[in-house]
Amino acid sequence: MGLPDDAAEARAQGWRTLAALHARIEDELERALQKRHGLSVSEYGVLDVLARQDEHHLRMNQLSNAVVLSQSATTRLVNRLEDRKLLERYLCPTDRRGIYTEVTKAGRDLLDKAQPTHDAVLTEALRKATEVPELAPLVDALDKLPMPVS
Amino acid sequence: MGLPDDAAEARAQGWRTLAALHARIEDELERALQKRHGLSVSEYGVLDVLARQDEHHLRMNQLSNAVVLSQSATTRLVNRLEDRKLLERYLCPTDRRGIYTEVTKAGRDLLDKAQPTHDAVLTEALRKATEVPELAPLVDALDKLPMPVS
DNA sequence: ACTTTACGATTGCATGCGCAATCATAGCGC
DNA sequence: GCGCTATGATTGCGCATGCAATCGTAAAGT
Repeated sequence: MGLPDDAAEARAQGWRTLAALHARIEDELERALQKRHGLSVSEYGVLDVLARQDEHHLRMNQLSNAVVLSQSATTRLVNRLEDRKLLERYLCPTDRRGIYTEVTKAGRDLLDKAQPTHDAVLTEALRKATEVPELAPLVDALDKLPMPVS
Repeated sequence: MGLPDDAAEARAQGWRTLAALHARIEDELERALQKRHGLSVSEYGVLDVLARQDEHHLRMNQLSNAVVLSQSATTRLVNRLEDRKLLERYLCPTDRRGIYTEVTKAGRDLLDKAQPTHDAVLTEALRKATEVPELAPLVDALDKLPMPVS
């Protein structure tokens, strides 16, 4: 029967597997999005998450939480996208500390073109992963994930 | 019944969930390892993968593949660890293009101290993740992963 | 043996990131 | 109304990363 160390080792092993899978797929997405649409994964993530909001806007804070980046990285990420006219900033009317970001028409158009690329690369990468025995269960779990609550 | 778009959207949703989970946990690991042992996640990964080899050494090439980093990043990562005397380089005797890396005693000792931290943080992070409904199945899948073939 | 090609690792360079400090606005206590 | 603290966002700075070019070694073709 397993000592606690065995359980820890099994978890660590699983984590290494997941981390490696994630890194490889993200690499592929990065290259494909960069090459075909001039977007990094982070930039795509911002446009995607903003477009999926009911109100189509988010505060910097919420945005950095959604893309899992630091506040400073988010500021600069938004700067780059704003410079490219893919999104716009505007002050929150009720709290002038807050700043909303919202995708522009151009941003929406670019996202619409990039989304098929993203999905195709992802689908293919996951399909390939399924062929590796120790990755298959992880990929299967992905498909069965429930939708987020909110 | 789902159009292809629905399937793609479901996959993308699952991927966002996985990517976010991965990013948050890696952040936690990074902070804990950095604070308590002066190691980044990448540095920990190198020591860990090297120590787990039967021969205790790996070529730069294999190493960059194992930690999923570019060759140049791996070179510099190994430089940093070598400067800190945590590992050593030596030429492959049969092919002088190849360079082996091997953990030193000091590297082994540091790894032994860092491993409990890594495992504890990981275990706690996964436990917390289990409490979030849409993450639970993913974490469950992790525990059930088969060991890698080699 | 000589050239050509391939492979493994390193270096120059530009860039995106996190941390800590800072600025601006809001809200609270008095 | 006036400080004091809290919150949201930005900026200065150092650093790790990827890409492309390069160097050194090996192997193959002739």
